[in-house]
Amino acid sequence: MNKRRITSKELAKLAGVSSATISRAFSPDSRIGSATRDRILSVAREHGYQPNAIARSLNNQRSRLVALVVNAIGNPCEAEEQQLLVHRLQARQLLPIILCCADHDDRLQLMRLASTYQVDHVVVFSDMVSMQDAVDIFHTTKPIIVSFEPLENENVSNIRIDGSAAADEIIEKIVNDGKKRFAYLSGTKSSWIDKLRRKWFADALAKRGLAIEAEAFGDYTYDSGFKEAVLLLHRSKVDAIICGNDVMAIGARDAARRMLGKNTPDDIAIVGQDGIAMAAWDCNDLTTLSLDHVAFIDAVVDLIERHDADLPGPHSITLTCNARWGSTA
Amino acid sequence: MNKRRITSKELAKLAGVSSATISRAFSPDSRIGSATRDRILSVAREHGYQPNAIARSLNNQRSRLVALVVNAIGNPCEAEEQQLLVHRLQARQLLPIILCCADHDDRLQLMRLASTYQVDHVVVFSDMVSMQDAVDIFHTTKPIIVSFEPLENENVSNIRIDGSAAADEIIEKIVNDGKKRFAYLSGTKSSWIDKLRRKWFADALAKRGLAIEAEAFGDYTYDSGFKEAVLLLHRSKVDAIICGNDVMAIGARDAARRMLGKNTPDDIAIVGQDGIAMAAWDCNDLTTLSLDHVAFIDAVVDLIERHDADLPGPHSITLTCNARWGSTA
DNA sequence: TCCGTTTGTGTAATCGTGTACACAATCATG
DNA sequence: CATGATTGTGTACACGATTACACAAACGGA
Repeated sequence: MNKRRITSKELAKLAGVSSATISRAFSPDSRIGSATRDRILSVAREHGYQPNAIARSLNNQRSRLVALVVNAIGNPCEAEEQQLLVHRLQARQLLPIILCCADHDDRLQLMRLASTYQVDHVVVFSDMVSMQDAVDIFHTTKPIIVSFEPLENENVSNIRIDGSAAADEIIEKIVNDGKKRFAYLSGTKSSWIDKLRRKWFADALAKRGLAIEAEAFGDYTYDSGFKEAVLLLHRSKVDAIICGNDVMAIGARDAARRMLGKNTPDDIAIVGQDGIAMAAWDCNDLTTLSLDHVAFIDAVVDLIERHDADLPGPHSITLTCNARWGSTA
Repeated sequence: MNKRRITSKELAKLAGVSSATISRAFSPDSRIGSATRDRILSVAREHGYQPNAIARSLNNQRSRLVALVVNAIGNPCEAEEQQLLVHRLQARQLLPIILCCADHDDRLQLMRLASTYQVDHVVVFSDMVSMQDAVDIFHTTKPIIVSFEPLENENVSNIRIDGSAAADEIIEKIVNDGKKRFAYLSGTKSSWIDKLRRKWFADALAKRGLAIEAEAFGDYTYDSGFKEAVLLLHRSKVDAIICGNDVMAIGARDAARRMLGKNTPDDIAIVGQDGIAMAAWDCNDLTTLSLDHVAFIDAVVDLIERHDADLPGPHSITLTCNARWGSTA
């Protein structure tokens, strides 16, 4: 109970070998007699010995830690991907360290802290940190950086997301349904990914001689979707709202119904983005521009593995989004 | 670009001092000349030097890592608490390592892996690992273990949750509304916390000469709530369903409405548990037995700090739940 | 002026592994 | 049987920081 963790040298004494042999017993491809190994492993089990990963990391120059830079854990718009990625990392004996940007005032300091732990990889989901900052902070330890935002840098691999075709499909349908006046409800004021998403829809509208008439900015939460939709619908007569993510879309839908008595899809069309599981729930049944989460995380893991294998140069993968049809548009 | 991280000895040479002095420059309460410190810090900034946390941890016997054992990241029933805790840990310069149990086949092996990283603390949110296993795996490194489940062990502090009064209030109201036949939809087949929650409601029913008539088991997800509610309502004539968490309650509500045309609260009463933000959304408006997340995480952080201060003995904190009234019961 | 205290710095050991190197023992081969 | 390859193990150092100890310089009080 509460005893100090046993060290390799102590175990060596117990097993009547040198500490080097202990180490070899735990390294799969070492020159060691199988009898010795079995004996050591059994003594180790008996005393609860496990090699100290901190010491091993120091020696190896390989921590097996991965930093995940995210906006928040709670928000479903990222959570499903986080869950998937964590699962895949764990299966590879990599441990994720979560860096939560949303309510941390000094995100750079947070990233610097993580970088002192010599993480092997960094995955940036968050659009609250600039990619350049991430590179500046982590480049000294040479991790891979996986991110949405393309950046010309030999250490940064990225995953491009293309939703233009799906946005076009969605706009096509809404326009065919007779809607003409579109609003865009952004998730953030200045993020790169948000601007990109907005452009997909703006382009699809422009193709049909239409434009985004009204605009609002939330923060990816239900409450902000609700509040901004109310303001939006009071100050302009739009009949379609494209939202920066699904959660805000649900908020906007509720606001339209509750505060203005407008129902989807007849009075107003509402579109989300992300394609989270909740969007498909019976009570929501959202039309949304959706990204295949599994494919996305496959891509991230793929990049990580390429980097682990020391393949040179940054890599880039492009994924395309699909429309998911619900009853809100 | 891509250059190796500079080491304390190298920086020492650049600054014309010994590596010990470098270390002192980065330790707030060291005997060091302020001129020397300033010079070192400036040279350090110039070369991007930061002390290596892995090496420091090895020396210190203190990693500043905290293992969070959770079921899943995505599921909102835990996500809000996780988010809060991560935020609080980061503010204390502690880094969270997430261990996700839900879809990992060998949870014990996962915990053993984390324990080799010499984490300072362990917080067990998950009800998928037995507390005894957690203690066995982590006791050698003497971390605090914070958990729901009380366990007689000098290393385990826990947080007791008492929802009996709130459950009583909720049952009172439902019974007053004329409902008589109750079902309980569990989140898991065998978890400690689930049995406790069930008991709160069972006791409140027993007090009024009633009992749980029908029972089903899901897995804390919307889909399982939906599916199990359908089966439940087909095989028994209950007019109230108490659910193991809010997400399943939303699923059950949707199932009742969509598959059987039964609406809340007139045809059927539905109650959730957790009090997640989504439960209060306009489209859900769930009646739920809710726990104050902030108070809960305050308690966790409190326990962690007591342990950091090396206060002896395990600690125990009890929190009580409240009823949150919505339109589903 | 002299001695005790404080201040600032360097030296060397330590934390717990992994591994290059050395060396003895065993084995294969002619 | 001689020789070279292979196998198994120990010794010693490296990884990059922290820190106990030693010591010189500066300082203060009598």
